[in-house]
Amino acid sequence: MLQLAVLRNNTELVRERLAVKNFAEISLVDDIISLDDERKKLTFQFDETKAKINATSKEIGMLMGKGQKEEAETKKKDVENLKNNLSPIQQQLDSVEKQLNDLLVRLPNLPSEKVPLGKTPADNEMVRTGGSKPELPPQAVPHWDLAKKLDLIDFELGNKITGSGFPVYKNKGAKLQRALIQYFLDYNTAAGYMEYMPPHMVNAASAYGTGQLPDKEGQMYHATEDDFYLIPTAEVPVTNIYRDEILKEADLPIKMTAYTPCFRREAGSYGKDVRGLNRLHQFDKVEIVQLAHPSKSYEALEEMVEHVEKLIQSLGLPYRILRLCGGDMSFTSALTYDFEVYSAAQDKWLEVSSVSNFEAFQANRMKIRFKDEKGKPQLVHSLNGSSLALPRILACLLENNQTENGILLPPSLQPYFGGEMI
RNA sequence: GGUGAGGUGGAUGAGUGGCUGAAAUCAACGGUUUGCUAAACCGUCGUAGGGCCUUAAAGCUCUACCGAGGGUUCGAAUCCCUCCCUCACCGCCA
Repeated sequence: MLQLAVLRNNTELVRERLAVKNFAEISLVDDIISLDDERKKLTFQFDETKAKINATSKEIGMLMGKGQKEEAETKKKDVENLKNNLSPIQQQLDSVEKQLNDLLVRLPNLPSEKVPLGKTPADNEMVRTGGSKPELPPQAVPHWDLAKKLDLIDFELGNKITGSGFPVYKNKGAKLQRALIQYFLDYNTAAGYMEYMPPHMVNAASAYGTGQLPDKEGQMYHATEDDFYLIPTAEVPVTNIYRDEILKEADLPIKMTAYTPCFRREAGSYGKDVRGLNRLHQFDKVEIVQLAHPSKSYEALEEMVEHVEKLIQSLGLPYRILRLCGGDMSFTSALTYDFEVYSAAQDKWLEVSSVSNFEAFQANRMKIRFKDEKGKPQLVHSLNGSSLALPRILACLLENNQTENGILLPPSLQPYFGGEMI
């Protein structure tokens, strides 16, 4: 959530930046500011009245102590009157604060200066590409055929047990998943990320903190009996580790990594895009999260991009890095880089990582702060990225490395998998 | 799931109606001193939102917050209700 102070002090800038995100309700900014004016006015009235009540109550106490009962009774009348004045103010104040908050959570994060203009994925900016597309043998097939042929994944079995989008990995397919997770985690921890195994369900406060709530309930599975949400990404539980904490400046940056399954309802997806591993309701992902000093968060973002890039390179996959345009960014992000790998048999680019700086947007919701050199609490910046999401990596590994004798794994993975070929 | 005991500032922990936004100890931070990464002493030490003042910072002042939300009362950390959580024992169980 954006900070009120930012809205008030840089109103024009906020409007201009929201336009870059193609945000339709820019008039909300003015509504919010006038509600905040209202809030200040009512707060003043409330505090003044309450101060009088408090002072008078204290006098009553002293009068009672001295046995001056009648004077105390008079004062009680005074308090009663003041309280009658107070209650409408309080009601208005509560109502204004609620309205203010309801509007404030509807404003998306401001895109950074670097965000390209645009509305659709076609407007994303290509940052760079790497690797080279493989020469596939003539009989090459897409990963869903390979998975079947090599008995690695059973999609139909997942349908039976749960439903579509819940594949069953088996045999060497299951082992490869485990190898990838292990490899990714080792790679991340070697770069200073502390490993966590967080809960796979979160409460509403956590989902709110990272921006999944309100308004995006429908994208998460919800265990209604206990009001828990299945996590759509490890970002949610991991970033919330530091919710409501005040850190020391020297503690920054905090770097965390976690493997979790991710659960996404993804209503409205269909057709070829959801074939095989392209889009699932449950998938595995290793995430990296950083809490950074505001002045260093863009350095951290670049560092994370490089980190992920090297990981993809180590898998030998052709990739490209995109800087998302205003219209394609998430609600909470200030700057996002998407990583796509080339799926040779499908002749398609598949998103495997999204690395974002949220600046203070999430931290403001979660109240993650640090004390600066003056001892004043300040919001941290939060960042995260996939390092990496498994299914599409797996799809590319299978498709791009298929040979007549099976799948030749990249050398980086061989020790984790315990073999060269599948 | 049952029964019982609890939830107070970074930690421990006192506080059962006004003198408590909160003792004390520890930790942390700043400093003094002792010829050394120890000890002693002094000081600082919750968060948020208003108002005054200021270019700003600082300062002064008010309000709210003692798990969350309601209630009783002139006055609530303290009494009552609901919920959440923790601990102990029992039950169930990988």
